[in-house]
Amino acid sequence: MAEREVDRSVSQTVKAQLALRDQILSGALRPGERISELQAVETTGASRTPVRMALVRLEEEGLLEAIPSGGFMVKAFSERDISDSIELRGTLEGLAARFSAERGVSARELEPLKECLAAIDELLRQVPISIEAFSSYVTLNARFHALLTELSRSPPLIRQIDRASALPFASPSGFVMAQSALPEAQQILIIGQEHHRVVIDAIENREGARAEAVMREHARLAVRNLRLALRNRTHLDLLPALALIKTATD
Amino acid sequence: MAEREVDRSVSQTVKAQLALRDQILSGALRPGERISELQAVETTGASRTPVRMALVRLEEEGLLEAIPSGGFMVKAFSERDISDSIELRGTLEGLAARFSAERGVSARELEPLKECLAAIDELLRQVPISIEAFSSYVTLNARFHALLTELSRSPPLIRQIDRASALPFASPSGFVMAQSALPEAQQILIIGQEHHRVVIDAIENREGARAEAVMREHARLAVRNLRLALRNRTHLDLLPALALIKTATD
DNA sequence: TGTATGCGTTATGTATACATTAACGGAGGA
DNA sequence: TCCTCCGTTAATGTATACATAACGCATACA
Repeated sequence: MAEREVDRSVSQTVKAQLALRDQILSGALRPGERISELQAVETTGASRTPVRMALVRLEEEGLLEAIPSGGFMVKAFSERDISDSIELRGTLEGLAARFSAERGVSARELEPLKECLAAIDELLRQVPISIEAFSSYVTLNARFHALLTELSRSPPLIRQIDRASALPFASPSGFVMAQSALPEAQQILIIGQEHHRVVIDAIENREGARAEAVMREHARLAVRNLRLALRNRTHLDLLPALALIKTATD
Repeated sequence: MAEREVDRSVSQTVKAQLALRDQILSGALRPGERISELQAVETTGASRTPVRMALVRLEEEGLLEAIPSGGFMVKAFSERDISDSIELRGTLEGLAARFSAERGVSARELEPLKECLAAIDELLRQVPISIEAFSSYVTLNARFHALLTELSRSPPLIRQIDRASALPFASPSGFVMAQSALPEAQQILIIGQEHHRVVIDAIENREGARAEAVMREHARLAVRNLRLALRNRTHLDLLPALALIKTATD
């Protein structure tokens, strides 16, 4: 193995996977572009075997696409693909909310959710909201959704939601940052927060159908969000994930 | 590479993946059991690299679980995991049906669905249904569901449904065979067929909500189906996929 | 007798060499 | 001038050698 510098703190496979995902999401690799294994070996510092394992994982994750003749390319998504992914995720989260409501959740379990809610409320009190506050919002929102998913106590469902969330743009909060300068942004955040509140309420009162419905609506809000973001491309640099959208739709 | 016998008609990776999946689903490898790479190399005939790629894919597919200290083991599922998976799939198929209805589908596209329907009708005319007819039913039913999924024209959704279907027991028809000798079986098949009919009708009339609702109901029928199968374990040999259920729940 | 430690074996993680196939380019003919 | 075919090249698919870490067993000590 000789003189190669090896970082033994994490496995080479994980290192390669993270590095490659970063390259894809940052736009360093453009959609449709073929990923060269040798190039990946050089940029990630791992050897071909772990790189290949990382490529397989990223394919399963949906970021890459296998080329029939061999190798992988960065997957390209249409606007429709993305809005469908958002709705898909909303549907799954709706099911999770329903499960939580129907199966019962203790007050103690809802506590962290409510803390999240309060923290977001605090952020939204700023008008207009700062870019730093936006960044915190995205983190808190992601945390809220993750906690909500966990509440369902359904490993298969949690797993599937995680997979659906792997595509970064499928995240309801994913596009918010792209429009921080827009007046509609604040409104959308406030409405989203109301959705969060209603979901908690519905789960507390064991209203499964209501919990599910509001999560779906929440996703539709995110789709509106997406449309807004696409109509205001000037802020695109704020959301590198958008790099995955087919250039044809630009 | 010497004297190893190599079948070049398919890639070694695919060959290994199919062989290993077969071993898992047939119950040759028991849930919770660690999969030895060397052993897999011997049973599949591929070398370690393709075997490892196959293992990674099967892990992403949900059939295997990574062991923190290294390697993989066959995943074990509880009864709850399985019924959740069925409901999950039903929810996704419900969304697909909704998309199909809302986005419009031509009569020509519905043709193959209707043919499937008619073929199943023909099978169900037998009372009691034979084991061969059951087998045909399973195939036709899987085809119907696949066609229905395709109608949504939503690649992300289709992809997700495929992933959800990878777990064989998540298939609505998966448990039917386990109870071919039960009188309830025929009834369940007939009700399921009615669901199929209603979905087509709803899509034709662009009733998205109705199409979605009936697919969900269809999944709940499959859950009932599962309960029935679990209460009649004598027919388990007919459905090796059930081998994935944790022995603890036996 | 039970527990702890150390060594040996075995399996996985990693790297690289080899084989094969697909793609690209050049040359020759129509 | 364009098309086709062949050869070269570069990439992926496959196999295996090597390194490392984990597990188990045996032995010794408490």
